[in-house]
Amino acid sequence: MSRTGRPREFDRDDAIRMAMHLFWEFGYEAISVAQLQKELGGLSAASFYAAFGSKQSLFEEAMSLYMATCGDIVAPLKDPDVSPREAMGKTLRHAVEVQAGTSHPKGCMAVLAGTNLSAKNREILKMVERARAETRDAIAHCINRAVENHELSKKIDREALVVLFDTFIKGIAIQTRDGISTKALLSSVEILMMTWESLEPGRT
Amino acid sequence: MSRTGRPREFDRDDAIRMAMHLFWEFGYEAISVAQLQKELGGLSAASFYAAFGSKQSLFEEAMSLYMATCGDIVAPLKDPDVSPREAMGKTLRHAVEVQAGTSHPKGCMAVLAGTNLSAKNREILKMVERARAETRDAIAHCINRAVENHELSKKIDREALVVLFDTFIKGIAIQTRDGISTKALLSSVEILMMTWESLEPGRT
DNA sequence: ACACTTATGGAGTGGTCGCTCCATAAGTGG
DNA sequence: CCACTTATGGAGCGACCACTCCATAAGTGT
Repeated sequence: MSRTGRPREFDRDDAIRMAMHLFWEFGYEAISVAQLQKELGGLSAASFYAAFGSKQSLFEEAMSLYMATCGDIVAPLKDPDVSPREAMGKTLRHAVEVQAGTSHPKGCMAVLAGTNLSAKNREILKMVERARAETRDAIAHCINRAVENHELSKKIDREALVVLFDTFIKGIAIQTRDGISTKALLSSVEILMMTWESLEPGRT
Repeated sequence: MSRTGRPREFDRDDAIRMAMHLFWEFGYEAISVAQLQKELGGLSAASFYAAFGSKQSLFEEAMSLYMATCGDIVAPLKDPDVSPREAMGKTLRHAVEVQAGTSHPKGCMAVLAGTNLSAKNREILKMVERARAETRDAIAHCINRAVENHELSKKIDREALVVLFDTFIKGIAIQTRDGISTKALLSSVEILMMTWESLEPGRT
């Protein structure tokens, strides 16, 4: 059954992609609905609200798109066919490459888009916190797998190791914003991954 | 010579300290002048602008206060009487303890207060970027000193090591906001500092 | 041709934004 | 007591905030 009613004059998915970029670059509150209307193709306010409901629910859709695309750098961590160590290295390098990429704003949307929120936008805060927790959980899953597979010593402090990698990943967002080069970040990833080797069984 | 004119009815320094906390917690744009007036002791708009000039210059003073107090965690890095390795460990642990502290908002003001800015507030962006650069420069100074003192191998990629520690430090801000415990963060610092040992001369 | 559904442009909502003006208050030195 | 200086409360500025209303346009099925 085909849709009835007057057809929409813009591509809704394209608009969400553009909105994602704007929220990503400026953050939720710093980009106004008027600017969104303009950048999304010169929509009228009526069209905007008919299509997306509210600024908040547009953000929700943009955040979902982000997690489904750029946010999937943690995918290797959950892939049982990749060794935990290789998965972690891959994810860290991916994180650098995606966040330093030039086809979109720098940094991680989950870290940057909902940082400065006034009290009325608690819902947005919850959304980005949930997104950041996904990364943390994926890292924890990877570390657990490594210990269970005897690829990391049983003596290690799992939580500390998770926090180490997670903290580094989240710091990348700030670093790419500050202009730190992809090359330097990738080199620092290599040093960080040496830590993994030093925690392999029978090393200490 | 004593000041003339009607005396101010509030303590300007106290007010700046409170403003620092508010900017730190919510970010520059998310805290309004009306809220600042209220929290700074119920000032009228006239009093606010007479005392501070503008929202932007109040932020500037708050940022200076932050750098002079909480931001001085990098002090050990510049202290020639502390070994580079000890200085780095100290700074990392300090960073965790300060940012997870309970007498003020969580995280690092330089990372968190100027993240989501609309185009008109470029000046604020520059201020926080400058503050973040100070940390990076202090780390670089420490690493250089370590290499020159033969406390780190000459073969290391200095820039990569600087970026490693700097990225971790900046990630702490996000982690404390997400409720990661001081204990877990301190443990991850210990693992990170093991990296330093592995790069000491004659280790590879 | 007609009802039905959905999208659109334009005008306008109350509220908040950072900031200013002005008369008055409360201190100082002569 | 009187100038002089600075601070204060209150009223109000234009601009923007997210959002809504409504008449009309542009498709559908019958």
